[in-house]
Amino acid sequence: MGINERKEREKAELSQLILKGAMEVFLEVGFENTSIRKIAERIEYSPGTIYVYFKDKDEILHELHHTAFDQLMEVMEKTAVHQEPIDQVYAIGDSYITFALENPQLYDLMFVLRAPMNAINPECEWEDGFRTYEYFKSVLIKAVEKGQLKPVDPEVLCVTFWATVHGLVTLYLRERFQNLPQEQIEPLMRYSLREMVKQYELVTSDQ
Amino acid sequence: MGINERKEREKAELSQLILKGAMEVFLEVGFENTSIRKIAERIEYSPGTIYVYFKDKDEILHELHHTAFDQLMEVMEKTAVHQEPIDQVYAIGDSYITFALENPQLYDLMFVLRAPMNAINPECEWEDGFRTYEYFKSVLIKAVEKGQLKPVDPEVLCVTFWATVHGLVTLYLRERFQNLPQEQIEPLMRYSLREMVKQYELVTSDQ
DNA sequence: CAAATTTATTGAACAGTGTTCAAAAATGCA
DNA sequence: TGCATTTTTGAACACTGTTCAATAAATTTG
Repeated sequence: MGINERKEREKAELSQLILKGAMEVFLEVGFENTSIRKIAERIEYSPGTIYVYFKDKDEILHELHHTAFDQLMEVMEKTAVHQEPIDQVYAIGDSYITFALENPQLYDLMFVLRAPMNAINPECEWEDGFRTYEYFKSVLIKAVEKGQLKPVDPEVLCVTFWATVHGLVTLYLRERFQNLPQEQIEPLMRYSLREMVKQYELVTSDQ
Repeated sequence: MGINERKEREKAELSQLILKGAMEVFLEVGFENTSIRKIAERIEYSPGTIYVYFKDKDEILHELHHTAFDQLMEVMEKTAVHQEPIDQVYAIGDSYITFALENPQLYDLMFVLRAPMNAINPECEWEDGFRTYEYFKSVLIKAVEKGQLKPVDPEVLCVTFWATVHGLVTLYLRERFQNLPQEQIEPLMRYSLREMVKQYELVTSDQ
């Protein structure tokens, strides 16, 4: 049944084409201006076709949110070049800020917008977020075990660090740092995060 | 010219009526489902009338965002009952979380949504945010002066604390804490924040 | 008081949105 | 080729923010 296989392949290809077009439109015009009709026009199909391959707009956004997590995960895993867990903690923080500032739309999709979360079954697993969260936590656990961070519950450490960096970048991306001089914001964010992590270090060898 | 005065009064009254209706609709159905037509229907006027009193939807949302800040400011100022600045710091953090959890829509309007910020002149003063920020900073300065917090730049302290609490509540409100057991999230947020502030205390007299 | 003028309100219209679904086109099989 | 199945279409529905000529109301003038 080679034909059925080809058909399945074609279905998958059109699925991917839709997502590719959706990502292009999304990155170009942002969440608020991304419409099904624009995506359809981009890939030269009718709006109706999209609904054969995806249940609704939220499902498409969820797929984009998924590939965004792949990108963030890749960036985070590159910090494994650092031998010491504590160094990796700082590197992850810095990479996270860089990723958010370089991919503001993707960041929104991953951590701010409600839409992509609507495509997740009721009360259940947010696998993409879980993956990155657990990776970061594993690094924190190693840092605690090595005596580089105070013996605080890793869950608490993880939530606290994540919340801080998330708070920093979202306040910035949503223009809530208007009281600060524009050019000072990014350095301040990075400094603020570093200093905060530093408070949790066990042996502080401040220069 | 009593008539002109009465007319101005009536204009102001209808302005307020629109905002009252807008706030009701907004709190009932949320940002995504608040439409000009629904607001008009609520106050029994035509959609067109609203545009005589407000430039666009963003301007209305900006007004709501303004009254939301009044509410938050009131809550924050109540923490002044604490004699010691450091106690007030903890109290403000706790009140902030409570306010966000009790008024998720208002919190969105103040710190997450782009819409209300669009009604602010280009690159200029976000007075509402500034007011609360400066108030919090003044408390932090006092705490530093009294030797209750480490001598860190108050601007850095302020941004860090604010980002952490903002990060905690937004991750929660946007359902990004799905990996944690629902009933543990709120206590964990409060604990996480307290522990974080504690790291910045000069004299730690743990439990 | 009546007419003219100014002010306030209306609601249809425009261009857009997500989504559905009967009809049309394309494809596969005999 | 003819028939059956699958795929694609695009008009239609009920919305959205916003505009603006037309209507209604209020005020001023004669």
